[in-house]
Amino acid sequence: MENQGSFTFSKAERLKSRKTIAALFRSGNSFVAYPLRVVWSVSELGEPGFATVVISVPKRNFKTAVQRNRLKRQIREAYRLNKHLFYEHLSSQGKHVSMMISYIAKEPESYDKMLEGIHKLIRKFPYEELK
RNA sequence: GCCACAGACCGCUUUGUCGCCCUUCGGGGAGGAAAGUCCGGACAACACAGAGCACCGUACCACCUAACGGGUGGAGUUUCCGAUAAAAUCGGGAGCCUGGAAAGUGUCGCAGAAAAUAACUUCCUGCAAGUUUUCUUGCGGGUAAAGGUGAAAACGUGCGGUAAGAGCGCACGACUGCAGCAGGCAACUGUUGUGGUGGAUAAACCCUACGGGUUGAAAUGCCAUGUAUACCUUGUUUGCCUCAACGGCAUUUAUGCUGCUCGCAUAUUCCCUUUUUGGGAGCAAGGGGGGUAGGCAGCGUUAGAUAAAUGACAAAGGCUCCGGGAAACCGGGGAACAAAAUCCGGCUUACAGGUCUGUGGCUUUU
Repeated sequence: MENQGSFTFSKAERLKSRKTIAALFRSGNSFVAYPLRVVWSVSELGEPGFATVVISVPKRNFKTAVQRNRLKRQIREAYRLNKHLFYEHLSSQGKHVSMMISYIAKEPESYDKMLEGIHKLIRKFPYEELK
């Protein structure tokens, strides 16, 4: 976890546990930063000041795997290049966050819209609730 | 050079910035369909005396193949085109779930008398009555030649024959069962003899032949985590030290630790009846069910992930479309179908644009 300050996005920062994801759906907090929707909760297990993230695109709106893969990769790039702004807030609170980012638009949007969504996400995140 | 058809192949390239997965630290990293999951295998687990029934699948022949419902070639059949005035015939293209309707059962709309043991109108005829040569009516019989209906009407044409008719008989022809001969590995074709004339439908039931144990990577094995246990099975033995209890030692059985041996660990306890046998509770192990639910192998092979890597952004070049221009060129736009999840052989479906080969046609030049 020594490179988390830079623009990497390795396995350690991906949310992989089925159990945690199920718990997110059951009791997570959520808000919308169009075209994205975020479900999150505080995690006691992870390293403080960082986050584990899963990105999803619903099959209902995008039928082919090629479309979904491209959207997921664009969201991932936008998050990867801007997550250091997010981490600044998290380390000031000393918490670790599990988070799911879903793409809720019906049509594929441009990469600029995704960037906008990620910035909105980081701005709107309710950091005061971490306490 | 252009167009059409058939077959094979390719599936934009390079650079920069920031990143991802695997790695033996050298390096490697989506497709022709990776797709649909429709067939066939490899492989794995479980099951398995033999035979029959049921169920499912396949269905002209030969070859290829690990195998196939796949491929190649051939046979049969239907249909279209060309040659010809037409038929026969010949050549070419396309289609065919292509075993059996002569084992049996069922079904066949409308029309038609009747759709499978055919008689409505005709035609011929017997009897009776009326009437009177030959007609009419009624009750019977014969007749599939004619009419009309239909997708289909009980082999076709001609002659004989007859009361009228009929494969009833004969000639020629069509189809077909059986037998022989010739050609072919075979399906089958040709031909001779002999028997027959039977509607369609098997994508209705059915019959025949051949094949099939079930499941399918969410299989399966292992490690970790970890718990209240219904129910079932097996084991819970014997002796010594000691007054006794506690405790200890040996032995036996079950299970685990490495497949075996040794060794070690856990349970080898209590109550009732008592001559013995036995019964009950507890404990241990296994089965079973519930709970927990992360990883490794499977998945090595020039990708090997596991909420799932193989990318994002930008620039240039090539391709192509639109507009402008005599041209060089300038400006703007577009780039398909679609992404591994154990592997392999096929099939099917989707696909912008391009390359090559062959065949046919048109045109230009020499």
